[in-house]
Amino acid sequence: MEQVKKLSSLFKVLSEPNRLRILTSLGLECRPVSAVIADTGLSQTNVSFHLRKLREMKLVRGEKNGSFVFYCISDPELLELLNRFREWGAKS
Amino acid sequence: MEQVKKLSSLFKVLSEPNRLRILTSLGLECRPVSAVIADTGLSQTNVSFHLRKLREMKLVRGEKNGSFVFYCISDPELLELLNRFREWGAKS
DNA sequence: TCAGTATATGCGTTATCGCTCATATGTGAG
DNA sequence: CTCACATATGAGCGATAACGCATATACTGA
Repeated sequence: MEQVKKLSSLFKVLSEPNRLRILTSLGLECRPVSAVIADTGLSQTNVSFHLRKLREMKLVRGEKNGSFVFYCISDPELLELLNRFREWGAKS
Repeated sequence: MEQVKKLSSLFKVLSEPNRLRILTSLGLECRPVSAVIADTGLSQTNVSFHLRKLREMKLVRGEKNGSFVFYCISDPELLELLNRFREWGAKS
């Protein structure tokens, strides 16, 4: 029961196109918010909004560096799982 | 771009707790809607509603047998992917 | 044909979500 | 301290999603 809820909220966070773009924009590196904004073309407010969701679900973490905040994907295995799903969705 | 949209809508369908319950209720077998209703405790209307979403995303398929409709998960690999995610979400 | 069972669908309501606007907080430069 | 830049947050709006209710369709058996 509680497993289901956790899994569903994980999928919910991943179900947003812009959040997926943000995740792939980060990739394996740690990048400042401004880089993600430039990459995705989304508004600053919007990127910040989505990064919060990703942070709350612990999919990314933010590290302060001067006036910048560098965000990175918490666990690289997430990218692998995303690829698995992408490949699976592509077939048929 | 289009990849992202497809992936996100796949996750969107999976982001509903009741739909996850329905999927795990089906498992590897083909079961009539009434069995899923009994299993999940959801209303008939609600189960039908969710099964439609799963059908539209081609995650399940329904086969008529008399006055029953047996639903099955289209590709067993989906269950495997779900387990991968569940295990991944459990750690940490 | 009629009654009963199994499933699907349209409508209306409520809740949730993504987004933006305005504003706040924090940091480095001068 | 003040200004500019980088990021975060709260309020409000419009779109979308889930759910229940009522009803429709489809099949079965008497």
